[in-house]
Amino acid sequence: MTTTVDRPAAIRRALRDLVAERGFHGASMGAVAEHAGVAAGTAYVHYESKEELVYATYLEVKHQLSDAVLPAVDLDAPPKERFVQLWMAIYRHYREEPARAGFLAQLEASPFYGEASKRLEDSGDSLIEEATRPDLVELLIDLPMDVIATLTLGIAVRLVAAGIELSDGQLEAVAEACWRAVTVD
Amino acid sequence: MTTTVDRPAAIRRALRDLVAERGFHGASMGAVAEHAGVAAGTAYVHYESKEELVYATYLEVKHQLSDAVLPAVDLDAPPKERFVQLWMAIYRHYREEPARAGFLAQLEASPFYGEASKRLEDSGDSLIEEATRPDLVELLIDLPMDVIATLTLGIAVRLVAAGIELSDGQLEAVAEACWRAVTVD
DNA sequence: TCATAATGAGTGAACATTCAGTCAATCAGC
DNA sequence: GCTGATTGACTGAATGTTCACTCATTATGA
Repeated sequence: MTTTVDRPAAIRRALRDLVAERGFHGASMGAVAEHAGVAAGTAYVHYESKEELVYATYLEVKHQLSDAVLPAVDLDAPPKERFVQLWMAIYRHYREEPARAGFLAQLEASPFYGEASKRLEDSGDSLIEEATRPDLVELLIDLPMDVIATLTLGIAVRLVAAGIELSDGQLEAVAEACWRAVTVD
Repeated sequence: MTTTVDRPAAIRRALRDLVAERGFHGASMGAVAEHAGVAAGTAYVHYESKEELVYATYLEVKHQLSDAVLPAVDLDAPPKERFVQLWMAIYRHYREEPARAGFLAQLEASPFYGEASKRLEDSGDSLIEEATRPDLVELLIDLPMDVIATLTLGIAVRLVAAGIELSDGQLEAVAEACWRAVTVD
């Protein structure tokens, strides 16, 4: 059995964990390499620069979210149920992997974000389009999609990143609150 | 007329602007000093370290918010109106000074936040308690105050920090959405 | 006159990045 | 199947730069 390690993945994971724990200024390439158990130069075999590593890590984290969340949503359920399922699945995904939430929250507030979201678009991340659908979208109030996302899914990331702990009941209450925010009856 | 400059204020402002524009890793003390029009050592006359400067800047930005927002809220208005006034005043304050929103959004996602919010508490920032009041609080759903804040006031900071532009009508729609989120009829 | 503010060259540490060289795995010719 | 050449991931010491911070000196204002 060959136990070849996926070093690029180890390096991305090290960056993600260090940024979540210490911030971008505390995640030097030296620290990242050490945390990943590789030599200082190894990251540069796989990534042109620290910035490229940051973008690659962002794409990975976002795709991991999509991969984990989509199967948890019953696409045949009625819109509101589907929304709550989606919101809860996102929250739970991040709660299980808080470093992903911490990394994301910091990157999305940073100047990296512009370029990062451009690359995410190019890479064809599909979470929102696939999980929402016209029957859900037609219930939403008339606001740009990024505002809707800030009012709903963005909340999940930030609650985990802030380390706020919630019971299952409170969780569902927040999911419902987000739904109330973006719909009117 | 003595035109003595408030250099500590110029230094805080320079840090705030540079962090908003380039992130914490792009706001070196050298750049901050240059941006403030002072020598490299001057910041250290007034602040023990970069970290202390960061905290002082955070407190200033938060207090500037309180000072600007409180007079804009009619404390005798009914709860929902008061909430919408508060939300809009916060949004407008940040929109006029986007660097404050950018700085705050990044700091609040960073590892500085724990210590920063501790210091804010010690400094007695009063915005939320003064502007909310029991008659408003009793209408809110039963969730921790930090969750309520994330669902409402946090949205304003992030919309400005993300550079999302909204018409007055859309703005009011977002304020109403936040109110719907944290209340039930 | 004196205390305090401001300066800016200087300091060592830490930074991102480079690169000559090691090594295991794959491949080509026999 | 065996041998030497080729490859590309990996290493870690070295590079030049930038960093946060210091301090002897000078300027300022009361």
